Order: sequence, then C-alpha cells, then structure tokens
Amino acid sequence: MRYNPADTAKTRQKIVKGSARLLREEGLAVSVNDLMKTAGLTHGSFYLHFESKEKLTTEALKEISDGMLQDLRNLPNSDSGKLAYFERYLGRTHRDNPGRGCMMAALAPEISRAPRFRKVFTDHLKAMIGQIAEGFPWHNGRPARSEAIVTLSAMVGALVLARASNDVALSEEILDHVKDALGRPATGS
Amino acid sequence: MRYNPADTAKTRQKIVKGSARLLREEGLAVSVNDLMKTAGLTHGSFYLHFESKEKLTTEALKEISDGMLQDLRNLPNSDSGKLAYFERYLGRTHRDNPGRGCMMAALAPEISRAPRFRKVFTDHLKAMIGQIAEGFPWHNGRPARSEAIVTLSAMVGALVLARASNDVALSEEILDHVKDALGRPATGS
DNA sequence: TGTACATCAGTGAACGCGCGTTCACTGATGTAC
DNA sequence: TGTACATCAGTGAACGCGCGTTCACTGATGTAC
Repeated sequence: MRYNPADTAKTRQKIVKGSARLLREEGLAVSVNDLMKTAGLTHGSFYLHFESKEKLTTEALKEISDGMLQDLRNLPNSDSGKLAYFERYLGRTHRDNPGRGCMMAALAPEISRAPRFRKVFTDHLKAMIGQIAEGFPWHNGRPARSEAIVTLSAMVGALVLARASNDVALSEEILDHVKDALGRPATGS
Repeated sequence: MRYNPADTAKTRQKIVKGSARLLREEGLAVSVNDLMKTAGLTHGSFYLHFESKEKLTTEALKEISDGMLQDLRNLPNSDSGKLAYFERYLGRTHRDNPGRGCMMAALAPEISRAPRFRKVFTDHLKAMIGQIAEGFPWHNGRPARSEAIVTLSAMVGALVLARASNDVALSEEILDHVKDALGRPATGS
C-alpha cells in the first residue's frame, strides 16, 4: 500500500469519504483524530494528505454536495420521481442516518457561524434549488424555482425538527404531515 | 451588589439572559468564560450560580423557549396576526439577529447530537406547534395542527437556509418566496 | 536471484492552547456592640 | 456614630484534558546493481 501514487490517492479518498459521513454525524467540531479513524489511520499522517483540517472539511463538504446532487439526478423527471424524492428525504431511514443524508439539514446552522464554509454551502444550495426546479415537473402555474425553494425549505425544516425531537410520535408526525402537504397539488393548480 | 439575596438572583438572571443570547449566536460549544462575560463577570464565579455548564445551558434554553412563546401569544388570533408573524420570522432583522430569535433555527442540529438537551427542545417544539395551531386561524379545511406543523417546518427551513447562504440575493429570495407561499391560502381553502 | 540502499506513508510523543472545573484569596458590604 | 469582625460574590491562577499541528522515527516497499 506504499510507494504507489494510486494507493496514496485511494487513502486520501477514503479519508474524504469517511469525513463526509462523520462531519454530518458529529458536526464541524469533530476531531482530526476521529476523522482519520474512519480510514483506519491515526492523526499523525493527516498532514501527509491535507494542508489543514479546514481544507479537508471544505473538500468533504464538496464530496457531500456531489453525492446529494447525483442522487437527485438519478430520479426521473416525473411526478412519481418527485414523490419518491419526498418519501426518501422525509423517511425514517434518512432521519436516522444523517451521515449519509442532507448536508443542509445536518450542518446549516454551524456553517452560518463558520465563514470559511459558507461559500461551498451556498454553491451547494444553489445547485440543489436548480436541480429540484428543473429535475421535477412543477405544473402548478407558479415559477418552478419558487416552488423548489418553498419545497426545499419545508423538507429541510421538517427533517431538522424531526431529528431534534426525542418524542418518536412527534417526530414521525412532522415527517408525515410535511410529506402529505408536499404530495398534494399546490395552490393554483 | 453583595451580601444581598435579591442582587445575587439578579446577577444569576443576567447570566441566564446573556447565555440565552450567546448560545443562539455562537452555538452550544460557546465557552463558560464567554457566557460569564455577557454579565460582565469572569469564569471564576460561574459555579457560585450554577452546578455545571450543562445546567446553565438547559436553563437558558428554557428561558429562550419562554420568550419565543410569549412573543407568539402577544400576536392577535387573526389572519393579520398570523401574517405579521410570518413577516417577522422571515424578515431580515430575524435573519441577522439569531441571538434574539428562533431557538430551533439556531440550534436544532446541534441539539440532535446532544441527548442532554433534547427534552427541553422537544417541550419547546410541542409548545410552539400547539400555540401556532391554536393562536392563529387555520380555516383551510385541514386540521390546524397539521397546518401548523407544515408552516413551522417551512419557516424554520427557510431561515436556516437564508442564514447559511453567503449570497444576499439568494438569501432574500428564499425568505420572500416562503413568505409569499405561507401568505397565500393553502390547498383546500 | 540476492543484497544493500532509498523512499515515504504511517506512528505516536510532544508543542501550545483553550476548555470546564476547582480553589485560595480579595475586598466591599453588612452586623455586633 | 465608630470600630472590629463576619460574610460571601467575585477574581485569577491552576488542574487535567483534548484539540490542531509538528516532528523524529519506523518499517514495508521499491530500486540499484
């Protein structure tokens, strides 16, 4: 596994992917040591791969963004594709696995307070709004972009609240009500 | 200011109120020293007033909850009261002053990861849903509670995204589109 | 093919720093007389 | 009213700890011949 550029790149990618998961699970304050453990390494070799924790975090956030956008693009541009997206986003699996889920729901408030990461977040947010607006049908007589923004806001808010609630019934009530509301045709249709 | 129980209680309350602001501005990881500075004190006297940082945090979260609920109750139970609430919640002032604003938008993801604070959060969430459902008219042919949950989700999500965006135009686009969507009568009315 | 050497990803001790918490001390306020 | 003493909110140094980062060292892999 040494003295081979391809293996070094593979290790680096392992750290990025592990960090993409752990950052969403634990927040931006997770330690370098814990991030390295996701690749089976210790903190000592961190700086062989990255200039700083900030640089890795930025790269991991981009990795998350790419994954989320790819997931979205894989859905068909149809009502059923759109509903499948709502179902998945507001499902128990997503709620209980932040490490594999939405970056915005997991990290937005922390990123608000960390100027260094607001650019990569904003790029992601723009891309998500664009993809939701253009990747699904919005035949409700309103601009697709506006519909996408309102829909995304409701989804992120619902997930954030459902995750923070320690009352399972309330948590699922939130997910289900928002799922229902997004599933029915909006005003003007 | 010493040797007087009333003054001691006043100092304690000053710390709680300052913490209620700073926790929303900086997050749950803000230091005891910084929390004490909000009352013009140093970290050394912290334990004269509180058992631990966790106890103060819990008390400050309750303080925030009380304030938010009182603000809500002060609005009239009418369409204009409801619209005024949306306007204020999704306004620039609220976006730019998290220290005086919504606890859920400022802290929900961090609280998801901090089991100790999930109960006080859940109590707050339940009270907010109840107050929004009962304190405003929801004459749309759907259960008020369901409408309240969907509305609150969209508000929290929009504020969280608007705050994290470093693009002012996008930030205001989000606030304005969600404000518009909540302002128009929902499906079924 | 076998041996000596060079390479470099990875390790773990150590750095300065800030954290939550503890504690000996200070000094202004209130009480005793 | 004045003086000696008791009280206790507040201070700042110090504690052990974990953080991000640095660095001397290790040892398996690849190269030279």
